[in-house]
Amino acid sequence: NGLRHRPTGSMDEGPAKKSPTVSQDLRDLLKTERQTLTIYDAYPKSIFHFLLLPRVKPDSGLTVNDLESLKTLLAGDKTRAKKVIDALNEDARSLRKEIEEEMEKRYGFKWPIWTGFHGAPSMHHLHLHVLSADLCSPKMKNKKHYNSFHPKLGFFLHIEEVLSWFDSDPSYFKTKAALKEKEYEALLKEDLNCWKCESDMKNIPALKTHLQEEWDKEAARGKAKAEKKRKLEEKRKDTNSVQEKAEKEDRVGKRQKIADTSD
DNA sequence: GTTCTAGAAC
DNA sequence: GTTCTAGAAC
Repeated sequence: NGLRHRPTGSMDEGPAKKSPTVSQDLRDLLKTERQTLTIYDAYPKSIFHFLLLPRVKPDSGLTVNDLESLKTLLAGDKTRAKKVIDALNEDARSLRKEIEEEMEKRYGFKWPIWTGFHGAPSMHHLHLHVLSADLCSPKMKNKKHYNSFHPKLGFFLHIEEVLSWFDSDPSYFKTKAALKEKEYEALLKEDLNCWKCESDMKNIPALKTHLQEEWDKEAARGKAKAEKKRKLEEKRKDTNSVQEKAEKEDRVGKRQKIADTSD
């Protein structure tokens, strides 16, 4: 489907290793190896946009069919489903950490990151989106693209919300787990409104201009905050060195006093 | 997902 | 007349 591999590790690693034929060694390896695969979204809808996919583990009891989507996963064994989502959640946590480092490096500040599933996904095989909270990207081209990531519309299901279904009463879980495609698809047709300030947008070009302005404001705030922190740090260092100097002089003074009185 | 395009909206 | 959307075809 045109997605580029992003093997686990640094952000600039090369292609994944070729799998050898299935041997006992590989089976053993797969038991201990991490449960998920992280890739770049081929059509990023934010400045940072990754996908996390659960690996099909021979010993997990889950088949490629169970892992087709959130819907198919939740239709099966609840305990196994929870394990898969927990594993994705855990790896999303470390991925967010990496993204934050990259935000600091490239932009000098960091901003929120969303983690969630689509209510009615188009790509086969369960995938968790991890994307920066900006929705600024040249690949963001139409209403469907935008609404599918709007954090308050309901199509984008934050992972914490999905996890909360497991702790709710079984009838509620069942209702949510049904993930009715028709209902989710209807959300994609909703009117455009800014996810940040909630103002209505007349069309996609207007929305994109507005999102860019929101992002520019966020960047200005972020950089100002980082600058303030840097200055405070500098001041603290200065105070420390002045204090150290004073203490040093004080010690010299005391020594002098001792020397004077010892005569 | 993209490109093409008819016709709606302005 | 131009801009924009949305559905079909790929």
